[in-house]
Amino acid sequence: MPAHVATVPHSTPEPGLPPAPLRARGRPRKTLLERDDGNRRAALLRAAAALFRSQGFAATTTRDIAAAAGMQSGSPFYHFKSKDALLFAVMQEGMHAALARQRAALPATASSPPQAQLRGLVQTHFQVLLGPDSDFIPVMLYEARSLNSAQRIELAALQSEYETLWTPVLAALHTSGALRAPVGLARLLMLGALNWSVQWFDPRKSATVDDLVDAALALFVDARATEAAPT
Amino acid sequence: MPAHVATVPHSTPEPGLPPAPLRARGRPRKTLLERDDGNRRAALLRAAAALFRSQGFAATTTRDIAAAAGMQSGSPFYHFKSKDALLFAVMQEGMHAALARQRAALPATASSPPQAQLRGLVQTHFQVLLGPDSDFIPVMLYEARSLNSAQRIELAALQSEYETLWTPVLAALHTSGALRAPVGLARLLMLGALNWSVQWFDPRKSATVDDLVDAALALFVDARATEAAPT
DNA sequence: CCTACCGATCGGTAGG
DNA sequence: CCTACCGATCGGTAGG
Repeated sequence: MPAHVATVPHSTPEPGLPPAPLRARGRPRKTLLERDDGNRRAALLRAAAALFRSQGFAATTTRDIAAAAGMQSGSPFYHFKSKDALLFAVMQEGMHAALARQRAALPATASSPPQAQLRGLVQTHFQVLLGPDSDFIPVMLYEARSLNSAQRIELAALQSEYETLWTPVLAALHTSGALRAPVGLARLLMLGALNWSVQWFDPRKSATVDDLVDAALALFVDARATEAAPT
Repeated sequence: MPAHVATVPHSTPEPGLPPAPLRARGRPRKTLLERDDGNRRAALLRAAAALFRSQGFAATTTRDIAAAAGMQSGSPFYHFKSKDALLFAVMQEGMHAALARQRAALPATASSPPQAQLRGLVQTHFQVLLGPDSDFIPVMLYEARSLNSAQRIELAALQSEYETLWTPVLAALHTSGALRAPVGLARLLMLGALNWSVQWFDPRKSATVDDLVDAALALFVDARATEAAPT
C-alpha cells in the first residue's frame, strides 16, 4: 500500500462546478451536493463514532453505519473512500475538537498557579471524554491499531500537540515539589488514569465529573507543596 | 441465545475412558486425546492471546489462530466450541494467572507498612501486564465488549476478587493521610494509570518496569505522611 | 445518493 | 485433528 494518507475531503468534492443557472441570481443556489454534503458527512461521522465506540471498528459494518445515518448500504462510499478513511476522519475530528476545547479553556487559568492550570486541563479532558458528543476521542484511544502507518503518524502529530499543553504545567508542579514523579512518566500515568475512565464512568451512578476532577487532583498533586508560593 | 456460559473444558473431554490395554501396565499410558489435548489447547490459547492483542478479537480469524498453532482451519473447533469461547478462555486464563501471582507475592509484604504493600501490588501488576506471557490480561482489558453478558458476569467476579486485594491497602493509606483521594475513585484512577501502560510501554526504550513502579508510587502516595507511623 | 451486484472471506460443521 | 464444504456476510464498485 502506498504511503499516502487517506485524505478526507472537507468540501468541494467537485473540482470544477458549472456556472450557476440564471434563475439562481437572487440567492446563490447551491447544487444538491453542496447543499447536503456537510450534513450527510457529519451524520456519517457521528454514526460511525457511536458504533465504532460501542462495537469496535472491525465488528462494525459499513451497512450498520449507513443505516444509522439513514442511507443505503453503498452510500457511505460516496463520502469516504473506504471504511478506513471513515475511522481516520472520526479520530481526526476527535483530536481537533479536544485541542480546540483545551485551547479555548486555557486563557481562564493562564495567570493562575500551576495547580489551578492542571485542574483546568483535567476538567476539560474529562468533559471531552465523558460529556456530550464524547464518542470520537474514545474511538481514537481504543482503535488506533486499525490505522495504517501513515494515518498513525498524522494522528501522532496531533497527540503530540495535545501533550504539549500539559508539559509546562507538570514541569512547574514538579519544580515546586507538588508533583514528585518525573514529568514524562507522570504525564503518561496521569493521562492513562483519565483515559481509563471511559471504561467505568457511569453518569447514572454516584460520582459526577466534578467528583472525578477533585479525586484526580487529590491523587496526583500535593496541595501542601504549593501553599508557600502564591502570586 | 440461551444464558448458559460457554464452559471451557479443562481436561477429560471424554466422560468415560475405556480400560487401559494390558501392554500399558508398566507406565500408565494416556490416550491420544489425553496426551496431546493439554498441549494443543495451550498452544491455541497462547496464539489467540497474541493475535487478539495485536489485531483485536473481531479482526482476528480462527484461521489465523489455527495457523499460528500449527493446525488446519477447522481444528480450533475441536478444542473450543466457538471463537467466543476461545476469547473467554484467554481472559479467564489471564485473570487466574494475575490473581495467583498477586497472592503468591502478598506474604512477602504482609507485615510491612501499607506503602510497601502498595509497592508490591503495583510491581506485580506491572509484571503481569508488561512481562513475559503478557498478552492475556491486555486482551481482557481491551476486548471485554466482545463477550456475551453471561461471560461478562463471570469475569466481573474475578475482577472483583482482584480489586479486593487492593482495597484494604488503599484504605490504610487513606487513613494515614498518604492517599488523599477517596478510596474507590483512587483505586479506579490508579488501576487506569497502570493498565494504560500497555499502550505506551516499550521495553526497548529508557524506562524499566522498576522505573514505572517508582514513578507510580511517587505520583500516588505522599511519602511524608507515613514517616510518622513506623510500628 | 440509490440499485444491483461481485469476489473474497469467515465461522462453523459433517464425517472420518 | 484433517478434509471438504456450506451459508452468510462484508467492503467496495458500476452506472445512473
